[in-house]
Amino acid sequence: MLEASFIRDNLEAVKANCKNRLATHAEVEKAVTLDDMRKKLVGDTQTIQQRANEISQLIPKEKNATKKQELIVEGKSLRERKTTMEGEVKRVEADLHAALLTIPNMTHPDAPVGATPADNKVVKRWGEPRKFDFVPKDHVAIAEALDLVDFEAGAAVTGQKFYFLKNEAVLLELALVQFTIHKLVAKGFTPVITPDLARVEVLEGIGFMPRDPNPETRQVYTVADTDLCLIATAEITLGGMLRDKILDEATLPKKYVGLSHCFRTEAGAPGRDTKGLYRVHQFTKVEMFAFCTAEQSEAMHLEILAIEEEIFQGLGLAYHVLDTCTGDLGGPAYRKYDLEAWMPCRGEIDKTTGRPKGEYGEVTSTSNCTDFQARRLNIRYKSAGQKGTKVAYTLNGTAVAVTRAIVAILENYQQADGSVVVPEVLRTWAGKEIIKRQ
RNA sequence: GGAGAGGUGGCAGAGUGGUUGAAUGCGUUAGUCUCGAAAACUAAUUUAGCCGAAAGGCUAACGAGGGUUCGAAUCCCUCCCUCUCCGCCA
Repeated sequence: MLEASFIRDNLEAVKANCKNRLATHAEVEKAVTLDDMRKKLVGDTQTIQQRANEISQLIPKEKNATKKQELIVEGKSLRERKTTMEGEVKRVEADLHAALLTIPNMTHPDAPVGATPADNKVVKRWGEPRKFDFVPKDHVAIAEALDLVDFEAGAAVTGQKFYFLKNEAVLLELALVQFTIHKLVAKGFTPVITPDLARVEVLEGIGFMPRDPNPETRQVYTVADTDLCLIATAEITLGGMLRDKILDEATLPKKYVGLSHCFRTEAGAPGRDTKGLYRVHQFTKVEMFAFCTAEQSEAMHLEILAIEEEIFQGLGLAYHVLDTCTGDLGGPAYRKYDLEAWMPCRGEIDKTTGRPKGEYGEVTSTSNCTDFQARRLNIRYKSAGQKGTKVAYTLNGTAVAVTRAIVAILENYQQADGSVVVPEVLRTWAGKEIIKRQ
């Protein structure tokens, strides 16, 4: 959330930014108008309060009974006016709040301006897409042949796009979790296992819209008869973890690595990636999250990106890094880098060879959200010897989204005989070098 | 889930209707003293909003939200949380 006063002072820049970000429903003008109303009302209310305070101090000193009665009557009428006005203030504040939620964060000046994923800029490539001397199978076929995933049971028990992991897929998940968490702990991140549910206000603070009245576009599952949602990422719970806290600047940056399940309705993506593990309603994810100062945030962002790269280099998976364009940033991100790993069987089939062309598919994403999330969550920091507090900066990044990593591993590490080699870094944790069936 | 106790500033802990944003102690910071330090002494020490160039002023906040009252940390109601005991459970 941006501050109303910031919007007022930077009106044109905010409007231009909303346009770049395709935030067509952003209520920029309305927010400023409502903030003006709020200021006026608050000022008036305070003037009344001031007079009421004076009177209540005069009353016990007043000896004359008639005059005393007059003061009491005046105090009473002031209270009534104040109550009315406070009601108005509340209404205006609620409207202002709603308007502010529609306005996205500002954008890093170097982020590419553009409307579609095609405008994302490739800033780095690592590794070569693997060339196969046989026709590679996609991860669904591999998983089926090796009895690694049961989609049918997932559909029967829960619904479409749910699944059971089985056999070595389970070991792979646990290995990926171990590998990444141990790496992050070694880098000074505090490991956390978070709740898989969170309150609506926390979701909103992070930038989700759990109150979206339209179930066709709502991104998260809500739990009936409560104000809880299933989290779409541990970013929600990790960010919420320090809400309403005032941090000591000397302790920043605070770095956490969180493990959670993620639940996504995938509204707005109907029919896309219907097969397999690529787009599912539930998956396990290891997430990095950092709280820091404004000055530290860009370096922190690059640090998180470097760790994501290190993880995928460790897994031996070719990837490229995208600098996400304005239209694709979403609400809270000031700048966002995505890692897309090479998935040999993603995308179309080549008509002439009959082989899949392969595509890069998103496996991680890291965002610098500046103070956009922390302002709503009321997370601030204080420096020694300085008066007042500043709003903290928050950053997040995927260490590993397990299902997508499994897709990439199965497709990239498959062999002609149908077996799959376990990436070396995972072997200790998975307890195997190869996945095969007799 | 049931019974009881409780939630006040960085911490401890007073305060039960009227200049109490809040005693006192500890802590922290600055100053005095000292060659330096300790001790002692002096002073400062919450956050947010609004106004102001600034100095500063005003308003709000004693778990949260309502209510009573001219006036609430203090009285009433609802909710939340913590602790102890019991129940249930992994």
